[in-house]
Amino acid sequence: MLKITRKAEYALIALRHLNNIKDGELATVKEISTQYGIPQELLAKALQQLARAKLIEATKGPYGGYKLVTDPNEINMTKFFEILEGPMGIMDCSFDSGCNQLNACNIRTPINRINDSIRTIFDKLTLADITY
Amino acid sequence: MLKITRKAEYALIALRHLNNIKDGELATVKEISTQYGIPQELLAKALQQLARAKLIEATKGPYGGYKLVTDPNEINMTKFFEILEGPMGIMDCSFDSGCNQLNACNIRTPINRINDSIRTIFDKLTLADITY
DNA sequence: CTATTTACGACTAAATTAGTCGGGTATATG
DNA sequence: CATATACCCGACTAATTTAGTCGTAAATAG
Ligand code: SF4
Ligand code: SF4
Repeated sequence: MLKITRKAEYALIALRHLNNIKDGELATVKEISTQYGIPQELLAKALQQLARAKLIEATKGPYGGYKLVTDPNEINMTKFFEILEGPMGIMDCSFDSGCNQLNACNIRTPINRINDSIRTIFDKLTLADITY
Repeated sequence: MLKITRKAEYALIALRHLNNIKDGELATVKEISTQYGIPQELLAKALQQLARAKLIEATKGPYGGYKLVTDPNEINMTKFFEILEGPMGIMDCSFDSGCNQLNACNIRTPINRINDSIRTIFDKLTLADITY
């Protein structure tokens, strides 16, 4: 309950790694996955999503790899998580209208407030905060 | 991702309901489940957990049911969720030491900070805030 | 040409959550 | 006492989500 996914954690680890390597250097999925003990294919998929979203940039072929191409201060965690996992919310009705309880629900408003405070935390948090 | 469980939501709905009924009155699982469209057996289990934890009190037999026996200001959400779902944390290493990445992990400290801020939100939130 | 590395979708496996069932205990009422 | 009502509780199944794997393709350095 209230967990972030493994995939997201792996991606964060990789992003922090990418942020720490020398300017102009690249890191491969293989390097990262062995260094941190992360299943390679899974990390690969996560990084592909981040590349599609232009947070990182890929170079194919030998001596290829990934590098960070966005200012860590510009990537907030809400955006980051939503790239990887889609809409984020502690309850369904925050992004989906198919809840059976919707019409009779007596807690929607307060739950929404909680959701907003959590969202605010992630909105304010940037990759730089994870990396500092 | 980052979702609270249905069971927890159902329990909150029920608690708010219990908080709003007249002093001395009881509400049965059946009443609550039909009023809000909640699967009866599932709600029953949740309320049994809350009863075991002494947040609410059960009366058996005809005219029986549940009533709230704790000051809503005294029940914080962390406690509430942990009664229903066990230890709460956005990542495993906050309560379990079996993470493969643990030794090499480069994000544990910052993730922990995030976890703490979320926990703080729930620590400060009481049932009264859900009920107001 | 070959080895390396990303891209991508389909697939399987594992874990968690949601919901059901069956048999029990307590109790108000007649 | 018999009965109906309501909580108690654990074991079970089903559904959904998350985790991880696999096969194939495309780009590129040497
Ligand atoms: S808050 Fe109420 S309406 Fe929203 S998902 Fe939860 S139960 Fe459904
Ligand atoms: S923060 Fe690091 S050590 Fe903790 S659970 Fe996530 S990967 Fe494992």
